[in-house]
Amino acid sequence: MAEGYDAQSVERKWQLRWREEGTYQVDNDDPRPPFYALCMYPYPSGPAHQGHVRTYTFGDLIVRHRTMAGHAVLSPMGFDSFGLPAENAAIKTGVHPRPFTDARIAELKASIERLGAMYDWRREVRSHDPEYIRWTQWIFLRLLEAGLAYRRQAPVNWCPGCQTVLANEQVLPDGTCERSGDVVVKRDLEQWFFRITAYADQLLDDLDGLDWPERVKVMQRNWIGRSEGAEFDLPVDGRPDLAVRVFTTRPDTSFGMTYAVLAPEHPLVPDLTTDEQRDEVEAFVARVQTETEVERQSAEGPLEKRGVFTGSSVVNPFTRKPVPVYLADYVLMGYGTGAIMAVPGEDQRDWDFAVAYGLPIIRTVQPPEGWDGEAYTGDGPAINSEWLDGLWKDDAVARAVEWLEEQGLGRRTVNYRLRDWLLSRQRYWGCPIPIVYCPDHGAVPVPDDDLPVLAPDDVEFRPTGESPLKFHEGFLNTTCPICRGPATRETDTMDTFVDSSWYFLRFVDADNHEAPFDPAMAARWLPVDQYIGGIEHAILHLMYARFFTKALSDLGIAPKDLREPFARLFTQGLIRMGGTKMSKSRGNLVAPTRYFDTVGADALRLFHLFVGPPADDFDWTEQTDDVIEGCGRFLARVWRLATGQVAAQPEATDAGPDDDLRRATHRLIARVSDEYERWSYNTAVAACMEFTNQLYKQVQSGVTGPDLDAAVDTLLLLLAPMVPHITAELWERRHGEGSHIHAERWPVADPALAAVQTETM
RNA sequence: GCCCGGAUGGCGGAACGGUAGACGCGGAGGCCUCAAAAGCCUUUGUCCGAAAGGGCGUGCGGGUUCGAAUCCCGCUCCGGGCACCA
Repeated sequence: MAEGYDAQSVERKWQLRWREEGTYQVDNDDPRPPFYALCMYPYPSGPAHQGHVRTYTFGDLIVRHRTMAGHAVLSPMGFDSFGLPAENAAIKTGVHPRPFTDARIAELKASIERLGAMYDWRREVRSHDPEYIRWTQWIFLRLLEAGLAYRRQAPVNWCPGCQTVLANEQVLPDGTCERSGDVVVKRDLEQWFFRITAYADQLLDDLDGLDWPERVKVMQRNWIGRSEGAEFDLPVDGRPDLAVRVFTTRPDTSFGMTYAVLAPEHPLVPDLTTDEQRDEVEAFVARVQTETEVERQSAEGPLEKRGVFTGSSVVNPFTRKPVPVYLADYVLMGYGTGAIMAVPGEDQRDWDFAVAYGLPIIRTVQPPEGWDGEAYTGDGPAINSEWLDGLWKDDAVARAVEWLEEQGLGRRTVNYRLRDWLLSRQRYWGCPIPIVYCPDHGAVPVPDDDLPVLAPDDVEFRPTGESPLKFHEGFLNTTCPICRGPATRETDTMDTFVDSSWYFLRFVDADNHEAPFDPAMAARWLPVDQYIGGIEHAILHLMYARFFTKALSDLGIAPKDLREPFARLFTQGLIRMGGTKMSKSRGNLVAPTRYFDTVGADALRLFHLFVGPPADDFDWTEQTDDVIEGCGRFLARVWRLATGQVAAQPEATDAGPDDDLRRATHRLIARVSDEYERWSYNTAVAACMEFTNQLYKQVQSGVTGPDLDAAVDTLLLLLAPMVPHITAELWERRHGEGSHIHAERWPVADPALAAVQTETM
């Protein structure tokens, strides 16, 4: 009786062998051309889920394929092991985040190994390792020295119930705290920032050179939000000492400014408020302050309630006429100058406000024939604008800016939506910010020799969620590095996005105790040739990592010419179930383990490759299990074919050398190789299935011999990166003990044989 | 509101201007078996037809082309991102 395909024993055997032999360990002095393949390192939340399986299947396929193509492939893995869930679990159960996290890591690692995904575990990085903390803090201090980290007052999300600050993602869409349900308010606290805005232009411009999905680039461009315009002063009527500076992208429409608006938080508000208006203004400002960010952003109430007149006027420098000054909640202090000139003729929001408050509307751009709308934002000749009349938009903008500069009133400026990165978190389970506060010397950096600053383990987690570091006397009290006098430590920790902004650099030199990494090693491996991860990181993680790479390059820590971390990015689609994203928090996970235990890891991998285009979302339905079983059936067919268990039909006659078979084999090589390059894995699988069906027919009709053997071997080679265990076992059975399919070279198609024969009609 | 995607059999999806529906799932029939499972084979867009064969078909309406799922214009619906950014 011939031996059937036993996925469990085959997979166990090869996983053990690969680990023992260190098959996918790669040294930094490997002579082969380097290739850096990287999957976004995961937050350890327990055993792998289908999203992990999908990512690591793609990643492992790349690693094995590039290795067969002759590259030294750097394939590291680590864990983004700081973060809230571990701390919330600690508050709930009393288990310290460290053992909790270490246990989750062990579970995740075990299931990654059962998938057969190969990594050089010697390079493993964990965010919460003291050595990694040390270098994260070291980098923070270098950024601080360079002026790229700084401290200032900033409004933060404050939960009155928990008496603590919340991260944005802890605030629910309705503006309440995810834990206590209290309404979150804004509070000003001293916070640490990274000056990412210093790189706004580079972050925008360098997107052009990246081989990234266009939609990710678009999201980043929108997030940076560069807009060109002008800033100029509006002198306050009757107050020669005061002026309001405004930003506009449409200086060409300035003759149509019929009022001005300030953000309620604008510092000039008290100066501009007249006594008659003071009560009304103060009531308005107080109300806006108590509003949550969400309420303010989503306010849809009548405009009459969203603004207030200050009593003052400013002079429109273009017309030299005074216009009234209002406050409105929709003008934001954080963008531009916190004050705008209002031009209702060419801005719909200004139009609505003008109508609500009975303010005049003057068109300064001629709308097209038959225009029956309100504000007209399109192009056209300027009107009612004295010396701008007749000029179209671009010329009018240029002329208006020129005039402002000639008159010394203003200048051309560029504004960004991008804000500096607030990195302070009032949390325990994160990388401590290495700063000491001295009564005499202020905020003093912890000296490099004293790094890492580690949070103590003997802390008490409070049900409120307040950071236990604030109450740990041993941690809190220290001495000033400058005067040796008594001082207190910074108790805030860093946003976990700081950890993930440089881990890909640590991987190249993870054992370095003298520096975060050797720039020469970074120069050898980086940029990452293929980065793989979820679309949910399209903005923040990828933007922050790009910023860190540029900053570290400028500081000489990373190679000078390393301006981008990830040359090529692939973002996979998400897995939906019942219409929503499959996730732990939604409780609709389908655990991979049950497939490992039945059809095997190879069949599950094949399913994820076959189900559809890798970039597309897919729905996990009742039909999915059948498809996965179908993938297992295909592998069993391959097994029978490659072990000689397919029988010739009784009436078949033995055939000689087969030219058609050789041609089909080379066409398959050409097709599958191309599909690997194009990430068209679903059709690559289909091609292999089709070929297998053909070979069955050949064998059943009596074909044997070297052409058939070559065809089967080729099929195994092409399948090897997708289904590594079964192909390794079959290869060894066909070629003898000690032969390794994953050490074989990727087959190359003979163009003469692969060419499709065509007839001219 | 603005900016991206997408829409093809019962289902997931193929087809980078040239035979629409590869491959798989599901369905139907057959072989093997005492029987079942597994496996193997055939078949499966839709309508008319016993068959041969023919008509119709890629969200809707136009257009370009010898030829359009594919390119262009105008819609509809679905998904995603950004949303008072001056």
